[in-house]
Amino acid sequence: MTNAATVSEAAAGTQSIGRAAAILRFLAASPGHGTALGAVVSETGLSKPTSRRILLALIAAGLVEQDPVSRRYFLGPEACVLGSAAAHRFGLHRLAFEGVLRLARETGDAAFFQIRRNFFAVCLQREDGDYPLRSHVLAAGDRHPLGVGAAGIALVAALPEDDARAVLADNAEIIGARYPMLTRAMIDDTVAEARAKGYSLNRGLLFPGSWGLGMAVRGPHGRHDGCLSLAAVESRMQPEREAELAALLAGEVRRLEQRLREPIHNP
Amino acid sequence: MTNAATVSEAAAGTQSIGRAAAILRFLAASPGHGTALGAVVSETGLSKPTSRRILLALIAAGLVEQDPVSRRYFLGPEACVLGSAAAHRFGLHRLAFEGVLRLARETGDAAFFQIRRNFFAVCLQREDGDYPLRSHVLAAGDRHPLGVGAAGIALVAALPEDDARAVLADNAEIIGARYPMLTRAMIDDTVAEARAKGYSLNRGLLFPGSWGLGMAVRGPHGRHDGCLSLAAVESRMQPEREAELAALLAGEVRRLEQRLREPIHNP
DNA sequence: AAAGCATGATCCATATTGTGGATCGCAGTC
DNA sequence: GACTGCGATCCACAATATGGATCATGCTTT
Repeated sequence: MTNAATVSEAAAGTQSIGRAAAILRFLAASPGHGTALGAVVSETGLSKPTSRRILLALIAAGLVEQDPVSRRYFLGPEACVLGSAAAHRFGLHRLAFEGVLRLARETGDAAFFQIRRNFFAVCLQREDGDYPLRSHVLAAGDRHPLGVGAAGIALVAALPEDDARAVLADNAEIIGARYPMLTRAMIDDTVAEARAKGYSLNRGLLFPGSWGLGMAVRGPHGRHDGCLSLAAVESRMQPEREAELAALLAGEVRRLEQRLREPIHNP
Repeated sequence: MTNAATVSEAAAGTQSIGRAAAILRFLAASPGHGTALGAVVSETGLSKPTSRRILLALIAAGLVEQDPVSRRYFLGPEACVLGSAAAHRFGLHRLAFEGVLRLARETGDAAFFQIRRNFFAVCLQREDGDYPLRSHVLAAGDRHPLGVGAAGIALVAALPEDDARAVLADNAEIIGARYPMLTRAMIDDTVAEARAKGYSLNRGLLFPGSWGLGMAVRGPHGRHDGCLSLAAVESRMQPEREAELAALLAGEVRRLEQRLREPIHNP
């Protein structure tokens, strides 16, 4: 019972549903040009016929589509509907949407909205600004363990000290395996810095030259933890601009938290 | 075996997935205060233990959440993630989002974005303006057969004549059963009017006093059919204001279609 | 307060359902 | 023209989901 997810949530009942969900997650994380059957097979560890059967079922349900010529699989329109309805409930994303757009426009760099999901941060939205040098380390749908990346750091830093320690301990194994360039000391330092400054700064730890700046959004209920962040090439996050970006980010976070406090989200 | 979940897509393989999808659709269509197990059972026709087992599996997958005290079920955060990724692929909603907001703000009434899904129009987004008299006939997640409501009419009117006839014929049964107040003649008249005017006007056919105005959005590929629409009380859609609203709607539709033509949606 | 009712959670023997090794089919490539 | 990689599909096997019946719980009734 060290960590769940990635190691499966086996257990209860109907497990084709769990498998289907895993496939959907994988499709969601894939870039725009679709996913091949083989990729699904090797990613999920399921057999080829099983993967295909599940995909067919998902297609019948409208949650997945298959391009008739390339034979690649995509998320389908029904997924769009689901997400839209869910977003309604999780008001955060709906409210954050415009803020992310504004951030991308005003800074010219890439802006993100991520939410916490178990021990991971999932990127729900990416918007690009018009500056031609862009970091493509993070895309919509990507999922990194808490503690990794600007958002992962900001989210950890926003937790009570004990919880933060627990989360990082739980994630240590995954991080060690998937991000060998990260040491626990680097993470702890960055978290400490984020606590002090009020925002996290990732100085190219994940990928050299790709810097990130993140600030957590805390809902009134404690849950609904989200994070706004920016990514840019190193030269665009030097101290003077860092301060400027942090101020913009702080402005959006404030606006968001204020709207979250308004009692009437769902008219 | 008369109907399963609105006619069913029975057939292929792994059918727990189809059932799960039906449950998800139902949850998506439910209002904000969650869904009781009993409602799921009676809606889907599944047995109580089966429904519960599927719900448990969906909970394990993060697609559903259960409120521990009320025992009601909601869409979970993972659904949000999925939808966000799918929306990326279906650029339409992403692009439409702001337009719907603007429409709601500028008109003061309720604005909607709907997409065509098989023979149905699904409401992906609803934004309310600040006018205190509002129509709550249509909510996000709702699904009406094509031919019903302002959007359903606009979408049919946007089809080639033959397809439109085919769709209406296919939907006649459902419409007859679920919307007894609608006659085929009324639908045909409204469609004809929409073809002539370039937008549809629903004069309270679904619900007395609740008027709607819709205009289809056609993507460059023919697919991606969406629809922007407005709903208001009857007094707010009299001829002079109707023209004004139609102009606003047309402006947003034009903007949207133009952005759809830009080749680079996914940077 | 106790009985009654409605709704959710759970058991467990049954058979329906999904499983995956092996096979076939189709492109693109050498 | 044979090869290779990948997707689609068969089919005997057994693991899996199924649902009638039962128990648990919270809320209303008199």
